[in-house]
Amino acid sequence: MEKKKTSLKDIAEKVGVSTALVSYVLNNKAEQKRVGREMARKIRETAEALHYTADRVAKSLRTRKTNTIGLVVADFNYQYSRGIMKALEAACLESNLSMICCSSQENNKKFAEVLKVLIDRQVDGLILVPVEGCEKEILELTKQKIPFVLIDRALPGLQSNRVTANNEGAGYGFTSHLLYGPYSRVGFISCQSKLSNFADRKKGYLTAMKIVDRMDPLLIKEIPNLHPDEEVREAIDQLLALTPRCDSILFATEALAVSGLRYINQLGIKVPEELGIVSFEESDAFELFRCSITHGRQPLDRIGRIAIHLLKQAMNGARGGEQTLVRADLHVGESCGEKWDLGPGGERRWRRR
Amino acid sequence: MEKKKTSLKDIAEKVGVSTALVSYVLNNKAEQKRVGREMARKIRETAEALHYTADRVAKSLRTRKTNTIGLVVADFNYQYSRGIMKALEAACLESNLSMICCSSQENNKKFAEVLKVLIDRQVDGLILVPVEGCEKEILELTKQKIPFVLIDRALPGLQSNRVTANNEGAGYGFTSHLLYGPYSRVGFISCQSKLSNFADRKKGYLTAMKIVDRMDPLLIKEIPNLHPDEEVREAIDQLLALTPRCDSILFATEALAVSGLRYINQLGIKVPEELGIVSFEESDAFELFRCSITHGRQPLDRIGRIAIHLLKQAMNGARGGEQTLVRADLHVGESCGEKWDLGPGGERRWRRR
DNA sequence: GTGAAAGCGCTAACAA
DNA sequence: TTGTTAGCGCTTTCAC
Repeated sequence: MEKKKTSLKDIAEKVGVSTALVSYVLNNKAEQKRVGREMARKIRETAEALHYTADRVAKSLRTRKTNTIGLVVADFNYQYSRGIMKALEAACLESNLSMICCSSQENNKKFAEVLKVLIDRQVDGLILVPVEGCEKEILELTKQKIPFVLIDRALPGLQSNRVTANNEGAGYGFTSHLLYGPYSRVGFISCQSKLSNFADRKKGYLTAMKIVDRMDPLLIKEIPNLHPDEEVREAIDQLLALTPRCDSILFATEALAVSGLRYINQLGIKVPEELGIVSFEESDAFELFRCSITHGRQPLDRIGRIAIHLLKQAMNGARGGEQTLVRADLHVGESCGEKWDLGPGGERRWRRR
Repeated sequence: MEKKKTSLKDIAEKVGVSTALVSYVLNNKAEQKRVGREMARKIRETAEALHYTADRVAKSLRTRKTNTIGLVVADFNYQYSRGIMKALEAACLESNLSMICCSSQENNKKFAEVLKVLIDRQVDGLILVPVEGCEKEILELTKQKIPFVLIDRALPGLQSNRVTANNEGAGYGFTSHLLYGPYSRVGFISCQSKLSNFADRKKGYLTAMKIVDRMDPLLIKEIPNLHPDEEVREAIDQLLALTPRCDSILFATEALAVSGLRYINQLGIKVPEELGIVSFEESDAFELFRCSITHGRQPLDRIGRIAIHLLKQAMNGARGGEQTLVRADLHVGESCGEKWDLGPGGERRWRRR
């Protein structure tokens, strides 16, 4: 790094022109500025010969753009986070952006803290997985006109660019999957949260249960926090003690499902015979359970691409407020007895065991 | 962002002093530069009132430091990656550094590509999980005097700052764990790789097997690539077909273990009764297997702190070449029959089932 | 104790 | 077509 990097000036001197000309040529504005072809060639050659690479810092100072975006995920351990990071990494590379990744640990203090760091770093824009109680910070972003896109979750009553899954539809579909199978008392384990994804998943569940007239408030367990081994155990104990007994469980998220399955493993309950299981989100762990777990999957690559697209628009001054829904699909495992998929139109397609 | 950020100059004008003075005060060089106490107070107050925050880009241009480091992990999906990211995130926050995270997908082309991007971004230093065949890139870093620290793996014959686990010792310990249990034909499934971690784990395994005179080359399976569902299946088939049959398997890494366990699940083989299992590295999945899997764990927080420490030293011009070994501990599950731990001195401490 | 001024490397408005 | 030049916001040397 100490190699006395060649600068525009070095090239300019060597070729015997001004730095301006060099800048034009090297930024592909040669034609626009109508630089002579021969001149341009010479400049490019010299730049090459001197191993010139632009100083991005100087460029940033001048242009007031860093070509860097910030990403705040909830927790690096979520499958969602890793998938979206991979997708965004690729999308950024294409768009010549760099990405600084942070995690909020589902904590709004930490969220505010990393947001501050990112803004201090003068990122051009942000991609955020909001956490409970971060409305203030988000509003502040709007006020400061810092471009951002929310992913995975939305905040109730907040109009902004966002890309989320069709959680309500998926909640309906996943619940129905159980109801059309050999189950009727479907339990729902989720978190106490105002975040849209949880609320929407619950709505979908409720609709599905009401339609078949199976709705029972005792089947719904919303536990207080997000790292919840103990609470999940209690919830499961209670669900299994109901009369008639709860015969299947829909987990609202990966972390809950992993906790729950670990406990179900301990209890020695047979899945799918004694208890059907469906979970939102993915986890590596689902395939190593006694039987593979039926679960929802979001199209993370697609979400990443759309998020970057929206963010770039916003960074170019677009007004924003675009809400994109992507489809979360059911990935059918062996945890619900019968096997069938939801077709593209939502129709059910049975598969033999 | 368009709020016409206040600059040093604004403060200087308002207070009626030069920008130099303001810079001194706000960088806590007031005393060193012997700025009047009253003056300093006034400057600080004004800065506060005007909501001044330094323009890091301008600062970087001047100081030639970005306070940004680059991290290249092998794959965001590895437990190691997520843990180290979390650890490094915290360590960076403390040291007022930002981190740009990239993944190499275990591919040296991609590795070179992201490295180039990071250098182009003028990061002050790098933390790298090297991949097979990246020697050239690493040597280039040394030549260009770009500070870096290798983690997790080392390159054979390359002297550089690094933080790795005591893989050889762990390989010996983990194998012994099986041998002191009810197993004697311990299979070893690893990758064909020159990276130090694989080589060292194998060395440890070999030593343990030789000591009890159980060494048999047929028990060693080194599969060609790193995303290996099929090859792992074949390896397991072959191990189980041996006479005498292989009675336990040591997986060299998480990804191999997950592949392997999925297959073992399909085969319906009983763990630990018919087959003992130990794996290096962690995975969420290990707890949802029929029985929890005994596995090695690296002290990721510690590795992160040490790596940042070494990197900062290097960024301050230290010569480098420091090699730190950290202990990987065995986390005992139920996949080897009896339960016992390795004590701090390496002695075995039995636990009752 | 304080300030003037020279850049860091680049871009872009303006001249020629 | 090409060149001149004025900064972007900050740090730091040197002078007072």
